[in-house]
Amino acid sequence: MDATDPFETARRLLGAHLIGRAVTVRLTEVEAYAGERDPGSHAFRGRTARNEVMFGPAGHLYCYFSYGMHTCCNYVCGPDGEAAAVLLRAGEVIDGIGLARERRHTTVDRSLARGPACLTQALGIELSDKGVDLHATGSAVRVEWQAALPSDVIRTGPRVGVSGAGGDGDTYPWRFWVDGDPTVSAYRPAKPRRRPRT
DNA sequence: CACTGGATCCTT
DNA sequence: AGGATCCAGTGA
Repeated sequence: MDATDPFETARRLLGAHLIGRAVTVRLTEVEAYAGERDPGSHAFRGRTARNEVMFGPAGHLYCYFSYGMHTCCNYVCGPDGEAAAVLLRAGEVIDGIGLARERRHTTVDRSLARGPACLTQALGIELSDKGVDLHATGSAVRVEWQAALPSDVIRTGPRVGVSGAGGDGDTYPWRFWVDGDPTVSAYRPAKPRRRPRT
């Protein structure tokens, strides 16, 4: 499909299948990142070695390492040359659940892929998977589109953990999730950069 | 080169 | 509320 617009792509990714290393999830929560004009995006300050994949063609995987221990991943959107992407935040494990439990060291099934770093770990995705083509048959990580979800089951809200440059917090409703789904991650407000003086 | 902060998660 | 823990961006 045409993955030019990160917002439309985010909606289409809900319900789609993300296939990792012997584990598959049905995506239930994502966030859109608009690229160089978006203060919350890794591409806000332009092209670098790390975010180069975001500037490439749509349908590739952008992953990054965070907080010393976590890897998260994104679906890169187009057009080629623009750094839009969709952060894959949560999903329901629909295949390989035993392996997912081992990787996550938990038996709470709703939490196996609840949160972007958990999702990545459950699927066995590594930082070195950055750049793989998510629609090529031989790739270690793939996306299979499903029927678009009706708009009335898609809810939107502010993004998690993103502190916008224009002030305190991110006010754009660029987070999308499946209404009522137990695998959607808990909302946490962005941490302020500096401790606010009370 | 050194310094700093992060699209998080888990435990207290 | 805080700690784990390392990569990448920034500035000298």
